[in-house]
Amino acid sequence: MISIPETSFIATNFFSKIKCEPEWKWPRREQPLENYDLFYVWDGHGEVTVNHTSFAVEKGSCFLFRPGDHTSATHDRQNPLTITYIHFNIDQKPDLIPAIYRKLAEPTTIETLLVRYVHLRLSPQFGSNEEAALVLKQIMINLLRNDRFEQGYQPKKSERLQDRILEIANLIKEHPATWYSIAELASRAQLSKRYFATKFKSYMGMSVQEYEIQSRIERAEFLLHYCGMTVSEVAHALGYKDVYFFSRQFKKHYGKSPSSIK
DNA sequence: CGTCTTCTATCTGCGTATCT
DNA sequence: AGATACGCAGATAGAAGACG
Repeated sequence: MISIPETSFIATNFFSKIKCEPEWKWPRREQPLENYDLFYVWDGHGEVTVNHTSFAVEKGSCFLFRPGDHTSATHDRQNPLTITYIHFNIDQKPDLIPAIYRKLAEPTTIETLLVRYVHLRLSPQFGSNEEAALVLKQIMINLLRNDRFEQGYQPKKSERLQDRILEIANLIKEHPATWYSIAELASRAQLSKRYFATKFKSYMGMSVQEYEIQSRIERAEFLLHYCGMTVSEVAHALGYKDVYFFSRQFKKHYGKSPSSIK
């Protein structure tokens, strides 16, 4: 469901958050489900059966029933279930589908999204249907991510390394006025200086130093062009101790002197 | 593939001078 | 006054190669 656009998620009018009555039960029907049904347990205890497999459910239990599934449920009258259910369709065949069941150890994100979905559908306003579809897709992505984690998915070592490098690259972009040394960045990435520098270049296509300078020059151009700052002010703002050094670096990377930027 | 060491080229900051 | 230019010494990052 990751690659399916949110516009392919088709809402139905069957959605709600409810506290089930003590007498509530969900008997097995002859006809299987006609659409997808997201079923989340907020509170209470009960038992849900899907295609002859039963699950004891409590807070955090989360199902994604699919078209064709046979479902039934009961609950403890003394401790009735509070659930959210959302029926929906998808107008194309999904690639990855979340598992039918998982018990969420950290349900906060899903709970927030469920509340948001129901709120959007109950009080229509500008863009609420579009946002609800986005929220529904977000829920599916979170379920898929949770499923991968539960399956013991470990990113490959090289993926983890690339993540670390990208994090450092973001750090540099976000703080163009900070002059990070390779040693500091390598330490943040938990790599040796040399190895970090090598890997940074292989992933980013330029050396750490080049990347830092480029980030600074890009920011300098913005400050000169849009903020009306003088060359000295910009040099100072970006941490240069020598205005000429800034000017020299700017000209080298940008092709024009900073004073020519208006 | 991940890591380190050594050598060397490049970068950086400072002082000083010139130009607009 | 602010921007640009140059030379120099010390600091730093990169390339190559080696190791497990």
